[in-house]
Amino acid sequence: MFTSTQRTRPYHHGDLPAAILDAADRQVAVGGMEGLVAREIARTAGVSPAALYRHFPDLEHLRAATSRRARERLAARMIAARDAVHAAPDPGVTARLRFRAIARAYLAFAVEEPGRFDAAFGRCAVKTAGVDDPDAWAVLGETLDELVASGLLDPAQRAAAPLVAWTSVHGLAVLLVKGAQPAGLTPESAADAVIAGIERALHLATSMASQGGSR
Amino acid sequence: MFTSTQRTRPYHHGDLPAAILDAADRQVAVGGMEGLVAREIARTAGVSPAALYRHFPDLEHLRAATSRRARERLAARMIAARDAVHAAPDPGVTARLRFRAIARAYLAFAVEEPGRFDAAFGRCAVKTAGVDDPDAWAVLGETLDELVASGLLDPAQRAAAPLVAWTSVHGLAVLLVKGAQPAGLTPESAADAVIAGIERALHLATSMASQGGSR
DNA sequence: TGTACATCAGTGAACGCGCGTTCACTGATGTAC
DNA sequence: TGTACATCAGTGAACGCGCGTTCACTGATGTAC
Repeated sequence: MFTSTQRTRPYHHGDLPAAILDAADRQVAVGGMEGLVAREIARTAGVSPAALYRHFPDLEHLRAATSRRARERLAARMIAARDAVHAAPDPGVTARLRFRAIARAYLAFAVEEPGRFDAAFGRCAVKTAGVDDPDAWAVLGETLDELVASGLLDPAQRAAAPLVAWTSVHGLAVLLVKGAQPAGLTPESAADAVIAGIERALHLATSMASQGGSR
Repeated sequence: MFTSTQRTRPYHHGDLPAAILDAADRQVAVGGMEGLVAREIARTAGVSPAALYRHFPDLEHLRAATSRRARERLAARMIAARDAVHAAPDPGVTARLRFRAIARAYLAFAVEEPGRFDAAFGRCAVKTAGVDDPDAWAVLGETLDELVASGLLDPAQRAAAPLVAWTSVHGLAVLLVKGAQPAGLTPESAADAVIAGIERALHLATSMASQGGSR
């Protein structure tokens, strides 16, 4: 199991910024971005409301930081799933299983943590400085590079591939979070259908198409 | 141009339910579901806040009705785009162009009316009675049926096809609304890439794959 | 080692605000006779 | 045709609430000498 960031310095009590972010993270986990409320964060962190303003200029910046943290959690989960796939003799098999693993991790995150999923992609009026670490988009890119390296993905398809893959998986995630998948399909079979569709869209070789359909 | 519903009775002034929904619709067009505020709707409709409660039990039901209206607008736009494609001699060509047309209409709606797009799919705590009319999902289904009838879509793919198509298009729509498409891609080229991907995912014949890429 | 002082994280009370909703009411409309 | 009455859409003022944010303050911490 991974946590999204490792702090090198010991957690010496009084690290209020971290406590605030933790409280905010737990809060969006329950109620999505909508459920992020300044006074309640202060309450959870055991601090007066005004203390927040010592570390964040306003709620909008705290929202942005919390959104990023949610995305980083998602990315960490994708990385963990990818790394749980052990290298097979055939690098193509490995690359393909890793691709499927990150797609399923993305969907699992959305379904199991709808509040954080909402926070990860919800509207933010403000941008955080710096970049996500880890970054889900980068994880996808690395996995696609592995597919190219193993010869399964045509380099000519590489440029559009992240778009094709991400839109499908994200679209399905949204559908599943709304609990609105079409009648007669389980989330698992929907995931199978969409992932198979992506592999066809990417022109991956079909020899393994029916393998690894279950988790 | 279509409007989502036709009222048979003359609009005799005092049809407040319709005026409320119109005001709500204009309000979400500006600020998304977040921007839907009871008192402002009353203001826009030229009525006291309490008057709303004569026609809707609470704001949540009004939200649900407004969400549905936004989805119906989307569906109407898809239908208009589909019907603007005139029948070609080859029914397969027609079906394919119509499929592309509804996909592009969906994306155009999201980009041009982000507020209504948000409202269409935003969280609602409550369900409206009855079904969308017109219904975007049904429009997609009809178009896929046309692809099957013309022989372009394998009937065996028909069951999973709406899921594959919708998830991709919706995912891209979300990405475009956030203004977050990957560097170096215009919305149009992103749409081309994703629609081409869907056609490959659906195993449509490739003879026309490079045709109709522009609007 | 001990004192004076600057720094600044956190307090607690209060602010003004706009919200959704309620309530007793008014006044127009339509129907019964 | 005219009057009495029921209905009910809409009024206007008020409610209690929780929100984000502010402000003068307190009190602990760390540094200079």
